[in-house]
Amino acid sequence: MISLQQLEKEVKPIQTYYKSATYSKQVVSYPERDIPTDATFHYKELAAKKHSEAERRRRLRINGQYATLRTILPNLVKTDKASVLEETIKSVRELQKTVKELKTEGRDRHKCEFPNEVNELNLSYSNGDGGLVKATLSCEDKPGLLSDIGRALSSVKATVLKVEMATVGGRIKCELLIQGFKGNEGMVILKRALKIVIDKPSLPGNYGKKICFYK
Amino acid sequence: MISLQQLEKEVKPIQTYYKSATYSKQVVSYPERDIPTDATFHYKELAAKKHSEAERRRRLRINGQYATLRTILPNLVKTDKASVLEETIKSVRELQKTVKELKTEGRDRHKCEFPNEVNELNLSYSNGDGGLVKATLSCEDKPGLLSDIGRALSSVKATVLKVEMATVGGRIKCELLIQGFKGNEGMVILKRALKIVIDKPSLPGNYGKKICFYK
DNA sequence: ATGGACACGTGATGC
DNA sequence: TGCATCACGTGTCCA
Repeated sequence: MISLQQLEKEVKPIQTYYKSATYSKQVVSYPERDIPTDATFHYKELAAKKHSEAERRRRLRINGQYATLRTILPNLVKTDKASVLEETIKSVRELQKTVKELKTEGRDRHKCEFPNEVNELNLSYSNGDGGLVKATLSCEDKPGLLSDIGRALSSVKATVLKVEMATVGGRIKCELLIQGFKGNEGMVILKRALKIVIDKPSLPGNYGKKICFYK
Repeated sequence: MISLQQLEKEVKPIQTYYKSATYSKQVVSYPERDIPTDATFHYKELAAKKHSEAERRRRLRINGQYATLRTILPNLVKTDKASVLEETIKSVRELQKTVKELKTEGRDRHKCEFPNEVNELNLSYSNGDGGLVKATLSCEDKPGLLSDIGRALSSVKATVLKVEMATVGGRIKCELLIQGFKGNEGMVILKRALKIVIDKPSLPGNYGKKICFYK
């Protein structure tokens, strides 16, 4: 195989041709991709053509990726290359954040599902409207617990929107979404009542022991 | 305002200068961005410089975004432009899929947390090893339910690994992860025992009614 | 007419 | 050496 450099030396006199403005203009504007058959053909031109075509393939590949990105990106208004990249970056960051949140939310929920080892009682406003209150409590599972909680709630004329409960190892965790308080004094009364409920010792030979599923 | 075309005609003799290889080389390698003050200055060169600098800013913007992508993409081995785009596409698709899965999973979990309106009892092998069995049941909440379930479990010498419970509107949903069966006959016995438990009518003036939180 | 966006060919660099 | 990638300036089209 003969090298391009050697060939270049042999055809050096012709260099003036392909360095001329005419040739350059021709190649730059509308490159002839067919192999020329006349006497002006030489191997350096072939190398340049190979080079430009390789570059063209590279551009094609990259532009293909841009096209792909344009299809998979939602909310893409400007299809500009820079805009595509910008929107891509925004999307990736947003998605990463969302995934992180959803995963930790799942983990938190999972964590939240297990009762605390020590008795726990928390009341907090869930959000502003309607006086919604979220109550979270952990205590030993024992007979009459649910009815005691129910009585505590009705003592403040509260309505329960949602209840979630989990029992593990003889202990219980309960989340209540409550509404209908008459002012803040209701919360105080409810808190005292619930506190008594969860701290009330279970009877000897207690029910809680009996329903402990774990050996 | 004088047009660039007109200016070009006036300074045509100088075209040979900025089209020369020397100038071209100089500009390509280390372009002088300061406005030249000598006699070689002319407006077409200014226009070309403006154009090239605008193009340079565009490249800079795009390359900056590539750099950003390189920083936020995990598992990026080749920092190649095409590779960056490829990895980006893969990441976006993967993240979108993950988000979708996590959201539907959350929805499914949420659905699963609410007790069924009709009594329900399902036993299924959770996975192959250790004879793990998942039991799902929905029934009316009533006094002694948990202890009844506990007794049913101990009757087949089963150990509970995990319990999840939800109570809504006086009904209860319970998921048990159980192990320790002696063969399949244990499952049959357990299923019968649980069936009796969940179908057992609550006593008159029942406990279940009392603990119904909803008005 | 002016700036933005794009494709192109080319020289340079690294493996 | 050849091959791939990159930055650059330029010509061209469009709003």
